[in-house]
Amino acid sequence: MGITTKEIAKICEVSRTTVDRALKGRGRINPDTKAKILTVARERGYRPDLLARSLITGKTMHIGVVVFDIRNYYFAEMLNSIENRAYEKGYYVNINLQEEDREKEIHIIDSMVDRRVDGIILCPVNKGPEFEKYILSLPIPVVVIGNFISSQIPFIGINEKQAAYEAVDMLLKKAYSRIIFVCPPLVYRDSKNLYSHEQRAAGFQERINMESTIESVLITGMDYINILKNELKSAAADSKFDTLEQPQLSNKRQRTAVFCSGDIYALTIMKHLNEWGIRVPDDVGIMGFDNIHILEFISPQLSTVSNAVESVAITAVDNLVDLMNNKKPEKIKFLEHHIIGGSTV
Amino acid sequence: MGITTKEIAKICEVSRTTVDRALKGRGRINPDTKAKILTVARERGYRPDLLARSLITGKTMHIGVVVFDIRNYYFAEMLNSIENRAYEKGYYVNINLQEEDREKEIHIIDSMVDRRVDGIILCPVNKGPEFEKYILSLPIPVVVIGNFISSQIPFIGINEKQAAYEAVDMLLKKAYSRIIFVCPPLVYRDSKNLYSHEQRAAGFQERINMESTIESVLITGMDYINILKNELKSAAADSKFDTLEQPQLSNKRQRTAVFCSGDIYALTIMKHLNEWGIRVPDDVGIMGFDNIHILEFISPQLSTVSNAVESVAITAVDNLVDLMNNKKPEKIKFLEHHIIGGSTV
DNA sequence: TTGAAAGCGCTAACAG
DNA sequence: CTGTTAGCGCTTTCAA
Repeated sequence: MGITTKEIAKICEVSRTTVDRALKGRGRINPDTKAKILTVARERGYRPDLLARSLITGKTMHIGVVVFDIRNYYFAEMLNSIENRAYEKGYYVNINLQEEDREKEIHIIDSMVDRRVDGIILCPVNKGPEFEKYILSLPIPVVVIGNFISSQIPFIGINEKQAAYEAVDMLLKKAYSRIIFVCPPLVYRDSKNLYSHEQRAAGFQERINMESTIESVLITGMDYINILKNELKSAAADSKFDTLEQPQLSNKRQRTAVFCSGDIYALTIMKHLNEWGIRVPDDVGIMGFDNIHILEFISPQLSTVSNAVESVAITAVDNLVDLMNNKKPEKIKFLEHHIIGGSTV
Repeated sequence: MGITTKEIAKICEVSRTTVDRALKGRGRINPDTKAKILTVARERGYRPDLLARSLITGKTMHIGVVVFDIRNYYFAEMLNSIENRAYEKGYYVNINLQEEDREKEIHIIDSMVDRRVDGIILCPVNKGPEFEKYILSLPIPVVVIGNFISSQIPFIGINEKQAAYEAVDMLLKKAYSRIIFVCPPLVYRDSKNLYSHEQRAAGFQERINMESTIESVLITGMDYINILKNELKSAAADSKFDTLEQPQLSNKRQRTAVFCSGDIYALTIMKHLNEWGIRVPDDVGIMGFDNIHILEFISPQLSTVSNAVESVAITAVDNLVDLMNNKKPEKIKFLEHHIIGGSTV
């Protein structure tokens, strides 16, 4: 491509070592030769070959990011913040999408190692002790976001279970008497890392179990829209009936809220509710999880749980850089979550 | 890190060339030695150092992607599709966000060249002959998306002007008699590459100019919401008046449509319209541009223009790979756009 | 203040 | 079928 230190050395009639010293500005060097070298370098547009440098230093200043896909707004925001932070710290990012494919995830990680990234930020689809062993065997540090693997591998996230618990608590305070929890098919929990959704489901369950009078439903599956439809039709009817006949009681009897393990579920459901003529929050309350940015365009304003994406991203980069420099940050870092009021419950 | 070919060679008591042959599976080699080498390689977990390989081959199999930011859904979708396509073709992607910062853009491109990416996909914020010269001087190919630079630099996109023209045409067919075009501050057109928005504005203008009875307004600025508010208040009043008093004429007189140079503008405006009590499309029509995925969650369904993000991404990768292999694709490639009906006009 | 030499891990041309 | 040699562009002792 361009000119090399070797050629500059030849032109200036000095050794490559001297050229290096001039370029780096360190070590003793005659000001005149230095000036000459720098002039030649500038004139000829010298640019260091970072590949060659990395081969020696053992550092590429690249971090790899592996996530599901970035049409998923949560990951788009995550990647955006990761890139910003990494850039600030002098690192570049390699992105690969594993698309919830376990094999592909391994292949990508291996290839990142081969490409000599200095560390990896991973939202894993794999799980279990074997995968844990695999990650621990890698020659570079990995920090995990989103889905937990093991306490041996640094994890950054929020306390999902606690957050879900609090969300349900809030719904109960709002006098909902029937709570439907919607999340992805947990039947795949053995073959996919569904940690975050499992935790949310657990938080929901834990809080629900404390109540004896609250009816609860767990919908977990591809067909959640249809299942929900059946669940809700009666509820809406009841609610409307109440409103007409016994307005005082309408807030007490059979008020249903749908709590979704992810804003996208909530939005999809809201769209259908709209089609079905079920009003939010009058007929049924709805609550999401993640607080993705697109909510700002949706009305009514979705009640949700803030997932601290940006802080997770920043902390992930910071902790990874620490690890790459042999500092040991905390293994598990829970960042603050917040319940976002909204107007759908 | 792991074991090297040199060490394998020593263990197997052969030369590194032989090890290479075994590993690559090419060239004549004794099946036994080959088997032995492969066994050792597997046992010791040999992995090639791609850095070292790249240093020799001159190819890193990486492509750089430079866009504004990926909280912008258009770019998130673009990057997603670029990564998918690149991965299919055996390339990896380096992502950098230039955040509409002209200096940063140059710095990023320079650094990508230093890092020896094989080519770059760029949505430029810079423009003009100097920048064109800079891009052409790079030792690697660049393909441009979104904002045009010059006919010398490969560009992939849709015919924005034509698409805007058709969109306005459609609005006119729907009997709108007043069309407001909203786009980002074109006052920055000298310091920023606003090509796509300028083209859309031009298409709008061209079609409008063909009509003598159509009123048109161009709103371009940060404060577009307030400006629009004033423009619309009267319109809504008129329209409502019509509906009440002269229903037959309501489709004819002063029907206003807001055509936005980007779906995000349209969504932001819709949100405000909602707050102002102005109904869409009854009181005012609204049309976006881009057809970003989040529209699927918005109701009413936004009328918009499909921007062919995925095909642009795919074509960009394909053309870049062609360029890297010294094939010369077309300099300018317009992909098909579509007007998406929706229910907001 | 400067330079020689060695080497990062791999590839490739050529010779045997 | 196998090995030798040279080198990618840079960094880093160590010696002068």
